[in-house]
Amino acid sequence: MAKIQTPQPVRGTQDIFGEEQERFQHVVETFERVRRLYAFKGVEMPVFEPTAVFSRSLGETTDVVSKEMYSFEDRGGDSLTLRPEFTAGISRAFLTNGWQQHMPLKLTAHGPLFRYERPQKGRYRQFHQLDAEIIGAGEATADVELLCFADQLLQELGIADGVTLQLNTLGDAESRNAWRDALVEHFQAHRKELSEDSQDRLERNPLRILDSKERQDRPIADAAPDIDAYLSTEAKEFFAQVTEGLDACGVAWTRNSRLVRGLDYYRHTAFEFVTDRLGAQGTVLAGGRYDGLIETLGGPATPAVGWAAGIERLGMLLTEVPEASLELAIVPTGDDATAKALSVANELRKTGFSADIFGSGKFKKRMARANQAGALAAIIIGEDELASGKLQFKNLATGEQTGLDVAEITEKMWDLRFSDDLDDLDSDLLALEQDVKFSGESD
RNA sequence: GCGAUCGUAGCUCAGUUGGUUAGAGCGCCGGUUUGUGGUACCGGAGGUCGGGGGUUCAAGACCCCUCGAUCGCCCCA
Repeated sequence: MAKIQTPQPVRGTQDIFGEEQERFQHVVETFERVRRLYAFKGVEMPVFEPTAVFSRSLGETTDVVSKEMYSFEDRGGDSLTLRPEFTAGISRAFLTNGWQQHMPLKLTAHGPLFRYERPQKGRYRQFHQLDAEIIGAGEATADVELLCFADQLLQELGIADGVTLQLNTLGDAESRNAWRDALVEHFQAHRKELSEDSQDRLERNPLRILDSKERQDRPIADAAPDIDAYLSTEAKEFFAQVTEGLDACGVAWTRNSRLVRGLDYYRHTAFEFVTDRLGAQGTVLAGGRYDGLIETLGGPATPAVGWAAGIERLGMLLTEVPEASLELAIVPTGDDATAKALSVANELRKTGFSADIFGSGKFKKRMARANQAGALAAIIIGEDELASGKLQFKNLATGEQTGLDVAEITEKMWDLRFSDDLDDLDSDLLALEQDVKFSGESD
């Protein structure tokens, strides 16, 4: 029989396993914990939507829509698209489910997104994002709350160092249009000096010339007018409220007047948390206000703000990855003991302890693996233990070993776990004391 | 979509100007040690050299195509 060629994974997809998966999981779990602190509700969304959901809201001419979407016709002849982002789908859900009644609605989502792009470090065709949105809140406090959430998330992930929040305003629709006209005029005057890419951008998305990396574009982009001169008093006031709010909450930010957003629906606040540790994919979390979007989907004028963050990118930045922990390693030897191991494991698991059975390889190997799994203790079961009913319970940290029955083991494990928690509490207290001392000194 | 670099064992890599049977370390399995984590020593399994075509007496090395990875551009989280 001819050997069958194993199918290869699709380009730009990942099989996330081992430490990578721990990183991924830790990012998601931290996000889930922090979003509850900010009273955001979770939402599960479909992975595909009618193509119009994205083409309408992102803008037909954007690269995402014109060349990066996974669109296909289903068997009923409808054009569907694997979601390239969360915001448009959430906005659609907001309208089709009548979620207006819950406004202002604070939502989070996370999961896979799809874009047909050239894969690179931190860039995949199926990638994963965290997403947070506030729909139906036109006040600057919503922007501030969202940014505090983002800031705290990065803090708790331990990656806030080396990440800076860059902030800009695109003004309201009027301001933005006036600024845009001024920019077009400016760039038109220097058209010949611009790079080929930027001449093209001048037609499609003139704002994008501002953050061009092309060296020859820089002088022209740097000399371009800032939005500030074109801001209406309302827009100016709005931005001031955002920055004041951030200062009041102790969120560090820097103004980047060249920061623009790629998608058409953004208004007012635009922001990016940027690191220099990921090469060309330095943006780790980004978003802004999109007051115009819901209307483009046929809904009533509804203000909204949101952000998204790449889970893979956040995962790559983690310096401390929590280890997978196992509490009990059950090491049987002999057929009877192997059969017994399952029921012992079950009993312990039902009491709430994590347990795994190390039943293959020679005995020494089993112990080594139990140790490698990071188990707190090993339970050794052999002929003698089956006869006496007293299992060998070995504390893998101290090496001490005693014969105990299952009830005694659970008791012992509660103690072990409790003393672990106490240690954690101790170090927390210690850190707290130091904080207090420091703030005392600085006064 | 464009440019550049790279694909050799599960992983990280070596392999001279083309020349017999393609190597190392780590990992895996076994032994020294019939039931105790480490170390050391010994042994073993594992590769159609990403795939296809070509040049040559001879290709892992050279040429072409293709697939994939990486780094930029573009775009974007």
